[in-house]
Amino acid sequence: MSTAVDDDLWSAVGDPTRRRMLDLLLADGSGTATGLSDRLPVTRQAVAKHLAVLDRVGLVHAAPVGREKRYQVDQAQLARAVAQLAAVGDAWDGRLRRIKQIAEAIERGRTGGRTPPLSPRKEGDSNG
Amino acid sequence: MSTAVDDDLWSAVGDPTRRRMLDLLLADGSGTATGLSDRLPVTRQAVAKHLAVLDRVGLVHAAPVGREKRYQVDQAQLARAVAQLAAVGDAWDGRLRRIKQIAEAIERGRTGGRTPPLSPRKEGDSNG
DNA sequence: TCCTAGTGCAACGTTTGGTTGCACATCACT
DNA sequence: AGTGATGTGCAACCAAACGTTGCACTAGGA
Repeated sequence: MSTAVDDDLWSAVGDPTRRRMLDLLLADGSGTATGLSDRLPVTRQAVAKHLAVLDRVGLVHAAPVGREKRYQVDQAQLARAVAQLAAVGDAWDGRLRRIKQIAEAIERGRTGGRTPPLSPRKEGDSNG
Repeated sequence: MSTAVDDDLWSAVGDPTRRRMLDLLLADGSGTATGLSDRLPVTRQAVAKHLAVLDRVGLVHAAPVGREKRYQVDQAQLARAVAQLAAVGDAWDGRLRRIKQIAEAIERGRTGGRTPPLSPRKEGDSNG
């Protein structure tokens, strides 16, 4: 279910500084290493390294403008990353719901003394 | 919008090995460092360190059973982590949609030659 | 008691996020 | 053109994190 590319996207997005950078780039449309470092608690070099990481996984791409190097978010790749986040979140959410349902069923069975209604399951999950 | 606790949860969940561990713990209900390392491509010590990290941020909690130390997922905290993932994903998704809408509006304005309908914006986002 | 299975701690190496320092390129101004 | 300010790039260095190996300790079973 998880590929190496997914892990690359995750680790790229897992760093808080890089998430802030993506936020800033999305808000402003584009930005440079120096411009971003102005609004981040790290130096320009750190930002440049993060931009290199983001560029390597395709989340941003650079365009030289005069002496500047303007970076811009790659919408398609970021959408892919968002899909990964949603996929993992949904998977865990489904597991948690199943656990909760089972716990509630046991609780009902203990207090009510009758057969726990485990039938209304809409999660098509065959466990792991 | 992002707190230090959020960053802790993110970095805990950002590691691919820890994500696999959470998957396994959710699937099996509980597990030990040795048992998990059997199904992971890392040594028991690495798993133990990861379990310590997850324990520190409250995503799992341990219970000594005989000579074993069984770990179990903390549902509430994992739900919180899932909420964080969903929040970031939603935020980015919203930004991407707005960008797409603007691009489409410009495209319509160029080809159709009439006023681009930018009014139906339901994203209450004031930029920044 | 002795052996096995599970855990914990310590040392070590590698990668990563961050810093400082310096050199190079480009724009603006006189 | 010359000069200074602004923006980048590269290299060295430091600290934390992920992973490994090795050894010591503890609890269950023969």
